[in-house]
Amino acid sequence: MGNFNLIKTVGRARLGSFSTPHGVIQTPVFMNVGTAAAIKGGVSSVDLKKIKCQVMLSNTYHLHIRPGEEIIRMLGGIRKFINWKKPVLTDSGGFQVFSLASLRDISEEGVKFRSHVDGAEVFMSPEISMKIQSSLASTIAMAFDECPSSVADHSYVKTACGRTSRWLARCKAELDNLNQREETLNKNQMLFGINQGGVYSDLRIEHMKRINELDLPGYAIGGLAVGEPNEVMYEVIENVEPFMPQHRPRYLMGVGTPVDILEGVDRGVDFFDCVMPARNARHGHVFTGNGVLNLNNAKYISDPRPIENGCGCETCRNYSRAYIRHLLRAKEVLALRLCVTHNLYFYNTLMEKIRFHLELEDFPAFKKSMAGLCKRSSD
RNA sequence: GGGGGAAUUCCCGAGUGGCCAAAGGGGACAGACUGUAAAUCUGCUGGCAAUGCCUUCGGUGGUCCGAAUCCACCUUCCCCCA
Repeated sequence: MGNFNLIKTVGRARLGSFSTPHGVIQTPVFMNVGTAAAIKGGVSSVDLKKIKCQVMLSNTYHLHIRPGEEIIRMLGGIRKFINWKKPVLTDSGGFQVFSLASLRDISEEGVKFRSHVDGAEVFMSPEISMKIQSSLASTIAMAFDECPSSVADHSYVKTACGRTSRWLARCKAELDNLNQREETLNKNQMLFGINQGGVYSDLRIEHMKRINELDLPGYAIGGLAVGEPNEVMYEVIENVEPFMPQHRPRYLMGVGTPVDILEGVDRGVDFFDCVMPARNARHGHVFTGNGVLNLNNAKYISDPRPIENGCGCETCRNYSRAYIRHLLRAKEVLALRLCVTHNLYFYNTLMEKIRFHLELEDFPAFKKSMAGLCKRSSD
């Protein structure tokens, strides 16, 4: 159902478009994370249009816990629920196997969690995750995988990869089945497979080859940016990329900083998502073309300038650093909204620029010019 | 006019002879954050030539080997009685 059109390549970097039943996604793309069916910090689906968002991401585990997928299904699926007409990608709950490590127990059948809300037992398996995602009726469903820790050893990761492969086959079988049912809201729901293998390129490649056989509409690289050094992450991407299908989108899960995204694009990645722009914004850290600003810092107390001169976001067009700093210090919720709005606009605009420079075929020069993006701004 | 209570570091506030440069909050200052248990978490908050020394618990003087802590007087504030 998803059709990836590879428009152009510049080195390994790819300019493309991905057609979905819910609209076309221009790639490379950054997907805006709304774990519990909302961007944290008070940015609504109406606001998402203003920040140039193409795809919103949401989370299976969190929506299963609250409000429950049945509620969302009854209300017409997640896109209707949040009033977002464009594509939505749902993460499978696989990341929670990692992030809620202290609250879970893994077996071949699936993963037993303790709900982070009330401690109740929650069981997730490939089939259950697919059922939930089918009820949510997202555009793209992610495979239920295991994301091992960055310090997991080779033999553990190998075992986890074997399990993740078997889980993927189960996910595919289950979703194929669900997509044929009469009551299914989105019978064209797509499944993206997830490559694992930790920091071990041999396992990554072996796993990638194996999951390729399922011929899925998209493939992700998961389990990176979980504590390993950046260079290791880049190297792993470089090593697996040649084994990923050319005619399918590649999604680097959970990444990353603006520089990580540029490096990812340069290594052939098409989709990204990350909590960083929203989370850091809530903590007063905002991104600009000249580097990062911590608006909590005393030096902005009477700074009349916008976060970034020339930025077209609603925040920069209307408010000063001094005002936002005041709102942050006064713990006004508006501060969060203004900072998150800016950061997501910054990320989505960065992707727009990346696509523009891929089109112009001067992406390498552009990437070089953006090297200071993650440094602390002296401005 | 008489009686009682209080004054602690930026603020609130604990401490009532040595383990006190002084708990705990707050604020201030700074840092972290990568498929979100995160509007969260961490550090720091007298000075210095710094495993020690100096200054600091309203002020001045005193007791004691040793005082934020005990005594005297003073200052300011609060309460009660006139």
